[in-house]
Amino acid sequence: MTLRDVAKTLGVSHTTVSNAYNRPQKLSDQLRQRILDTARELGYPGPDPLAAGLARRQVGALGVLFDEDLAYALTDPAALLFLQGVAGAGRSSALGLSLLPAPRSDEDAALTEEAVRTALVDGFVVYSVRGDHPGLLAARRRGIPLIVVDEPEPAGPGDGMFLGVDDHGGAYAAARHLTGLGHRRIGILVDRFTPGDRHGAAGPERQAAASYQVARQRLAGYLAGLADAGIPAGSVPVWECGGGTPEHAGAATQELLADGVTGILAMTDELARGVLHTAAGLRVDVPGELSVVGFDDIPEAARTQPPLTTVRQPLRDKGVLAVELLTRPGTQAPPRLPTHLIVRGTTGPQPASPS
Amino acid sequence: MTLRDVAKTLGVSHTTVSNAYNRPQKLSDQLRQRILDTARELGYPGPDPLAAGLARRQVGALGVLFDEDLAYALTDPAALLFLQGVAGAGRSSALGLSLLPAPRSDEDAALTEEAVRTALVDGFVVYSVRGDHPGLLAARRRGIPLIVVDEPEPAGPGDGMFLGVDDHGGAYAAARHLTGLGHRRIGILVDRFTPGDRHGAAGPERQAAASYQVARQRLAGYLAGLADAGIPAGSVPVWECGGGTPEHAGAATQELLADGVTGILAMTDELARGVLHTAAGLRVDVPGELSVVGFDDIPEAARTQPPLTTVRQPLRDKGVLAVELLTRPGTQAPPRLPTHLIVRGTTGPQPASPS
DNA sequence: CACCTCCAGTTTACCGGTAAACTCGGCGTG
DNA sequence: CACGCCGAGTTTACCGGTAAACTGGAGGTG
Repeated sequence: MTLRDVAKTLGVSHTTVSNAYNRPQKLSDQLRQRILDTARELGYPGPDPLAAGLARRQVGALGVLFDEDLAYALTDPAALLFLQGVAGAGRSSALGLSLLPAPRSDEDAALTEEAVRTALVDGFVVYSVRGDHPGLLAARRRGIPLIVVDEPEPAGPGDGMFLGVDDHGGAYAAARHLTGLGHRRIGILVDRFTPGDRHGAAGPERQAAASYQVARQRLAGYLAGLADAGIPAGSVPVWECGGGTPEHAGAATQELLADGVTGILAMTDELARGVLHTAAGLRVDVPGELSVVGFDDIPEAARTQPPLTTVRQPLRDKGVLAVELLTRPGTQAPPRLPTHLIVRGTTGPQPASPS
Repeated sequence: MTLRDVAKTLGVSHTTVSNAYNRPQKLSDQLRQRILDTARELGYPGPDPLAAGLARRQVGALGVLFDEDLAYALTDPAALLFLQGVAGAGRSSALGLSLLPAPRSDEDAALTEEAVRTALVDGFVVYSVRGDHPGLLAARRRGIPLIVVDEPEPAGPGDGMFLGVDDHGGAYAAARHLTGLGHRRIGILVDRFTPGDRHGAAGPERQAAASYQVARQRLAGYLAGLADAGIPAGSVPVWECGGGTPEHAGAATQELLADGVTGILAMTDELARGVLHTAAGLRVDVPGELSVVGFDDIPEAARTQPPLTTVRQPLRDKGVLAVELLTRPGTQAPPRLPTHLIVRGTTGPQPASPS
């Protein structure tokens, strides 16, 4: 049952049937109704989107690529919020969203490439993936509009558009906030520097090996802030928390506390939540004995006990903007979106005497 | 730059180029390599997925339809878990996922229909939408494989496959659990009976008007369990909590407590979380003064304080199974998947003297 | 040595639409 | 009354592939 069958039944040209669906004003209402009715009787489901897309050279959908396995990405509040922005923006243009599987293991890389190569989309939104992500490379090869969000920053003009936030500035502000409160011994919690679930103390060589740019930027911002307060980068304990779930942050927190830390700069709110949870378990008072700063300002951050001091970035807006950049030709990407320190209840003055 | 251009450049037939990409064994490795190399030099991005899909009559993607606005669905833990299952199952078959916008308002219904009509997918997964959802109707018209999860149950054989869980049985078990502990005055919390954010006490007529089948089933299960313990349905306070966020559950909880209730059956874990939060704020001891049972067993349920007694349903498996049913022809849909009462820390014996 | 088989490609026939250019009768206008 | 224009359809030319059937030469077989 195709468009031409319907046309034949009615004795009109197939174009007229096509117009009945897509351009009502190109034929009389009467004929149009007759066509639509016959189509229904015949069980014709309407123009095949695939064929229409081919002829029209566009499909009305965007592909979204995550660094992680999809199931994992959907548990990350920040990624989710971003996705909500994308969905909201796409909605107003009746754009579909194709979530693309991302590689967990190396064997899966082939699957990802395949999926990206064959994805039926008009453009790609690449959300915070590492630079050598197989999906990213495959997406670039597609030669369709592409916007990279957060990282990796494009190396050349052929790499597509870019949208990022001021990670460095936000981290810097967070660090200055703590030093301004008198803290001198401050630890840094990182979700991950490289793919994988590695966790433990991360010395300078490990820090230098970081392949995730956002992690690099935030770390650099923290260290710059501390350095400006006279705290040398080499003396700052940095812990990597394999993957960044709150659970992983617990162990690191204990080590840092044992190390005499009075402030913790957590690179994500999820990590900060883990810190708070662990501190509560250890009966360490926040912010009396320990100050904590997160990053992202996910909705949950306002609901922790006490509410989390954090660095806000416009997660949802980032999603909206990414879609606009992708779909409205000529739109200019702004410089990095601003971040803001949001002071809530988890930061306070340096305790009088070292714990 | 098309497949034929590449073929012309090399002096081979276009089919051979196509084979170089899709059926390596149909030509010599040498020629294949030569083709792939030239293609790269020419900047040919590989076979157009749209054209390939048209010729092959399949696209390698599934559409997922939610009842709510997409952004909203992504905040619902149960929906998310289901989606993770779908994503995981799709992943192994290199299936893309198309999230389809759903209507928030009536004006958006047209958008939804359009999106569903033009979605480039091989099948639809319809997750718990009301029976007259415009997207559902549009999806059925597409004439491609379709599976409805949770609701609405198909009325006829042309309505596609169905996958549900034993909501009634789970709810019944939850009610019996409370009555078994001696509770007599028990309130029921419902997320919603009909689309919209209505909240407040829901009398019999409102209950009868419920358009969401899952809500109906669970309510019926609760009431049956209570009835079997000699508690007449008419005497049970039922509250609707517009949309089902934990916040909305708070007000209802206060009313129920004032009403002398010692047990609350919450239709979702999200609602139960709201109850616990409110009870804590009111310094009502759980389970000493108030027992609470949730439904779904989202991961968060095990982490509440105290851990939530709830009814488990296999959310993630439901997603996996839905995809399998859709993609493996001949697979038989099981009867409703089982639910299990998981007793944790929020339920205890009826307090000795009425509060 | 004639014949069958198999490999490596080629020919041909779609897949199901969209869009630009063209036709044709009726109507308002100078 | 001739002319240009407009609305309502039609003609024609793609869109960019895939797959089944076919060809021709090399190698194996009896």
